[in-house]
Amino acid sequence: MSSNKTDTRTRILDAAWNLLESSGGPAVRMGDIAKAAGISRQAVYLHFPTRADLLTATARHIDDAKGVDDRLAASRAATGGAERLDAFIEAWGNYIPEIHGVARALMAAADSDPAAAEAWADRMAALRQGCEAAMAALKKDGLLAPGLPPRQATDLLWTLLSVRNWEQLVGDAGWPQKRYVAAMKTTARRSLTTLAETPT
Amino acid sequence: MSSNKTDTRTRILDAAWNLLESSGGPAVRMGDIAKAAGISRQAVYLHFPTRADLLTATARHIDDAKGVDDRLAASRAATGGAERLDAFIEAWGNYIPEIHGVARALMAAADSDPAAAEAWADRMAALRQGCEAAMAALKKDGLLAPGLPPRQATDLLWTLLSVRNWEQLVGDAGWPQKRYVAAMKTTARRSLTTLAETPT
DNA sequence: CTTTTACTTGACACGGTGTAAATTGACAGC
DNA sequence: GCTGTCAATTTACACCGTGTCAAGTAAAAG
Repeated sequence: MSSNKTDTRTRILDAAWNLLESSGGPAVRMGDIAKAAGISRQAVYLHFPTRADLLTATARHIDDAKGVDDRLAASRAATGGAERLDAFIEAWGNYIPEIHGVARALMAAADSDPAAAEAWADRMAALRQGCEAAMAALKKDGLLAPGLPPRQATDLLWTLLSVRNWEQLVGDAGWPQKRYVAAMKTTARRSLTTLAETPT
Repeated sequence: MSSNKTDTRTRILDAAWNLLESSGGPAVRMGDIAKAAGISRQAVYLHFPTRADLLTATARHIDDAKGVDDRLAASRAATGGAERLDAFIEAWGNYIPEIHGVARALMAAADSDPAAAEAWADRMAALRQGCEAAMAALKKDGLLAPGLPPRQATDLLWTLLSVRNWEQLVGDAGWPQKRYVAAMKTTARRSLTTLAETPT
């Protein structure tokens, strides 16, 4: 009974995921997703009342499938502040490309849809918390750059690691993913900490 | 003859400017601009064939009124690479809030409209050129961070100074404009150069 | 007085989201 | 086997914003 309903629901989410991953952005319409899932456009509205709902549910669906929590747990487990910063940047930086399709759609929808805006803001708030924790660990070790309040350091790291910046460097500037992660580590260290260079 | 036409055209541009400045984004419809300019919605289409055209014309209109060229000339006039970097960040960083309303609308339109996307890409390309010149001056003075190719330094600065980052820091994080400019200067110095700190 | 220019009015096609009403299909009771 | 019920689904439609088209108006230019 509920297995059948969940099946359809999951099929919709998978279809949305696929489409957003390939031809991302607002180009993906509700009808496209429906067709990809093998149902009618209206059937989608039975499971997700609005487009924003579908997008946020898809984001959560990907989170589950990809196991973000596990990855971030690894960064939290790091002992020192410096290692923790590196691990956090690595975990998040390598997660971005996997959610990028949905992220793009959600950001675009946020421009006109308050519900989508809030959903995206929630996710960004979660990222900010991770940044905050990393900065707190850094401060505890006395590695935070002098004259830089933890709050501002958090804001800077949070901005540095934004999806938009990833898009610009990896997308527009054509950077390979590896260089992106390395550059983010180096930039964060240089601009936020007293540490000299990124170790191998 | 042409003065009358130009008058109306300018009135449209001013109306668009005002509306975008206050209630920015895609919330501003063609009809709103027309009403604000005191003409019918169709008359707008007589001067600007599409919404994207109107937006880019508005951006240019603001450029003229605010005198971007003059400001950037000041940064180009700086003698040393370090001063030039500071001057460039200051000029651009303080220009962002003045174009932000239109920038927002243009970025939002770019998601669905290729013409708007190209218009915005052009403006970002101009910014990138400024970054490139600043990095070239820095390299000439031997102040570029070791192991950082000028091309990558340009990409990083270009990303750092993006409008999105300004939005996130000044808008979402609530930073005052002054702190934003100061932080961008410091971050650029720390992450891209061998210079120690920002002088007063 | 006629033509041209700048604008108005009003209607409409299109592409997308979201809603409402009709239809199908499976399963239950008798 | 017939019918009632209930959920899943489809068909048809309303809405909103952009852009198009046709016809009309008022005033300036010739």
